[in-house]
Amino acid sequence: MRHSRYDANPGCSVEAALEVIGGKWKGVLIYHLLGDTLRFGELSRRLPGVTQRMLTQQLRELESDGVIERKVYAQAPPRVDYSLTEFGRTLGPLFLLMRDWGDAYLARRDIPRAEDT
Amino acid sequence: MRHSRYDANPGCSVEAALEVIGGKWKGVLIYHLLGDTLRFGELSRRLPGVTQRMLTQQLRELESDGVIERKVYAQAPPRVDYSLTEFGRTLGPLFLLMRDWGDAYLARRDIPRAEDT
DNA sequence: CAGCATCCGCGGGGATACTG
DNA sequence: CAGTATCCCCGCGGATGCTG
Repeated sequence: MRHSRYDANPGCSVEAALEVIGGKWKGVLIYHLLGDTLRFGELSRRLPGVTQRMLTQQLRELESDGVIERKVYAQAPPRVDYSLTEFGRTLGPLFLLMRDWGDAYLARRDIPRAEDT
Repeated sequence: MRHSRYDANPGCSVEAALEVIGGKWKGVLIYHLLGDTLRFGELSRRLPGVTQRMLTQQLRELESDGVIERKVYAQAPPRVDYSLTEFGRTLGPLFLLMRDWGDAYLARRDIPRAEDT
């Protein structure tokens, strides 16, 4: 038997999930990796504003959480590919919901609706 | 036309969502309010470790984001009820997924599986 | 290219005390 | 009870410089 509703112990699982995906850049990072395997440089280009330091750190944390995979190619010009693990891909549905909800949220903000309080 | 997959602009919506629910105590807070309308005191009792300062702050932010509602009763012993707004309730499905994923994540951690890398 | 090391500022957030 | 106000610490994270 699992839990049927919003019962049981607080939101421990929820906290755990947020701890994994709630990092400063992790959301966007995972979101991008849901679409593609990407190199370090490509990621930093897609996240204008993130410093290398932060990017590395967040990637490492996601890696140790089993969400992403780090593949290093022993080449002259170094190359590192980042991709989601099988487990990481299970975040897909969650992120689709998050995106949709975020959309709705942003829409609400932009149209402050004068009618309802 | 909306977006069909993980295309379009980064994860702007995802970021927006995480900004709303990603606060230090917001996840648990919302999770608890999904089940019940709760008073300030009850919330602080359910979140051992949170300070009044933080609790108030997080609640206020969620309120201004339109996620929760704050109802003040003009009574001798002050009483304030917190509940999710209609919009806040749309977070329900998202949180169920988060809880399930968090569960899976925690299970993975506890059973480090020696077989796969 | 893909990092790691170091330095450092600032603000998130804890502890405590006070109030309507 | 449900907060606000104040003080203060520490660690997140930016900036910069160096390396395999």
